[in-house]
Amino acid sequence: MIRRASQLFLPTLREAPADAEAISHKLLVRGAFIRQVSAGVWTFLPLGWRVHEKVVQIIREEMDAIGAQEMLMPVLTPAELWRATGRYEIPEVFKLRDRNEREFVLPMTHEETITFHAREIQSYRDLPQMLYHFQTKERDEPRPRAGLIRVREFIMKDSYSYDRDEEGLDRSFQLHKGAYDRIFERCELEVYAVQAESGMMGGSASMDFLAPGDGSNTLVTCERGDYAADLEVARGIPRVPEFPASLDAPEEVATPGVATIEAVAELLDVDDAATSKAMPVVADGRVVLGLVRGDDRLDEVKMVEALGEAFRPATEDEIREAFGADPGSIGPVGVAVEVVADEALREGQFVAGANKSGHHLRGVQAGRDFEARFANIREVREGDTCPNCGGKLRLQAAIEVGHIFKLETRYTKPLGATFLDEDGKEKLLVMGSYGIGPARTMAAIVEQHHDEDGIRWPRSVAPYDVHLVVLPGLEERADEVAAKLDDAGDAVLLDDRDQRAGEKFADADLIGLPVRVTVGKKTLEDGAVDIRARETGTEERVAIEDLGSLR
RNA sequence: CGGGGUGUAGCUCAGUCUGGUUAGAGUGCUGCGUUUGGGACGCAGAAGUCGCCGGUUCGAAUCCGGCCACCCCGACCA
Repeated sequence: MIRRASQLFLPTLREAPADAEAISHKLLVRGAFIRQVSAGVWTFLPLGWRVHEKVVQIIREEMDAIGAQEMLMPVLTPAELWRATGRYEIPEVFKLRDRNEREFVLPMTHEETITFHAREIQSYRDLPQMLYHFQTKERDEPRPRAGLIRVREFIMKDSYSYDRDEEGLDRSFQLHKGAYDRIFERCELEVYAVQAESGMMGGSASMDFLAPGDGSNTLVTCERGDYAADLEVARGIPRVPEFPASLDAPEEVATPGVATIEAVAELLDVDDAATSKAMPVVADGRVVLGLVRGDDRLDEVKMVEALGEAFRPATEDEIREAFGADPGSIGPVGVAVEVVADEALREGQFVAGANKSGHHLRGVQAGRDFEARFANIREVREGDTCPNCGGKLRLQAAIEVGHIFKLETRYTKPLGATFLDEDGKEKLLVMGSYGIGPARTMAAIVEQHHDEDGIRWPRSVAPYDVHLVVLPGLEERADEVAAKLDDAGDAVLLDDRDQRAGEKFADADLIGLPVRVTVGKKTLEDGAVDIRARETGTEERVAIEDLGSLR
């Protein structure tokens, strides 16, 4: 196909909008791929929609390849389905009423609706089933940001599997994992599949697909490539502290006015990694002491996991009541509250608060001086060592481009989706759900494929194959070149606008098609064109008569 | 929801503190001419309810009050 730029709605911008921060946000807006309508609500302009649909088609092909069936479910959803699964109360759910006050949901995923249909599955003979659709999702996001990375409305490919049992679910899960790997590979996106939190989806296990880039997740990877995890569940091995000489029993030392770890470590002349930090919290009305090493931070997500429930920091009054001391002087020794200690504190003797204002204890040892439940509650830090190989761990921002869940019977139970198994017994369908965001994928690709001049689209998702730049007076030769490329099957963007060469080249760099062909006055002399690769900037001269597909 | 910031031409911004001709610049846009392989130049021109509502004042983009929108940080979250 041949598309003339002079007839396209292609309002490229010389400058990025003032409020853009992320690179993908700036370049996609400048290149006329997208425009913002409202906070977190975006229009795909013609060029951007072509990219989106390229990504969609790749996803579609890989989903079909694992035997999934495409369908389409509505956005408007009766609230009763969401009430049944208990998700109606989630604050991020968009809710509305019709003229008769009937309640509806604009869903963020379609578990309820698909399971409504799955009730038509009657027999084990009809299993397994894998169904998917591409549909608009709504999310009352508290803080949209960064262009396409965090939005309130977006199109998602979500698929759902139903199996007889755990084994079948595992098979469906692995099929999706494989399909996702192939999808991101075809998009030339560097992605790490990591174990993740299931959040509001529920279920037993989930895997996140994180693409390094300006996103809201933090990816932890080992320099040797054998470990990758989301920061919220990552395990790292902290450095070994320099312990002072061991003591037979804790020894109280006066630390007047000293409340921070740095100050304690300096006053007592010990490694801050040989101290402990007490983080008193209140969960379900009771005080619990979270204990991490002095140089570590308490990871709130892991703490919730360890406690099995949400918590909040204790107030100063609650601290004084439970520990009988000021917040800067509390510790695990001789207290009545439950102590949840980080694994890093299992071995060795540490400095801890004495539960006596202005005093600390040296030589405090877990098991001997206090009892604690050990858990992984520290936040992984840059420079920790890898739990697999001892290599250095690295932290980087990443975009979550896909997330797959083993939901088990989380939705089939409340919605009563059952089947009759071979043994004649009625059983609950075992379910999985698998999401991927084409727009986020698109943004992540830009994060990973760009330079100072603009985007460098991978061939697989580029909106057109060839950017054909025509310089004045060469219109007919350009038409000839375009026709030739079109015959060879390439999609051609023909820049026939009445602009200067410099502007056309700058726009070509910004828009970022993989190949640029220039028809200029030199062509009149030798009948050849310049072919330039966007990725490498290398240029070669090829006679028009020798031109074939440049894909 | 808490903290901070910004709303003036399509875009990027000055002007607001210290109220006072007809509200400005760059870029973009229109026309004419010269140019034409990396965002050219000249001339002429179009374009703004100064976010909205109210108040103070002889007079408000500017001061006061309220509201709205957008951005950033945090909380939350995929």
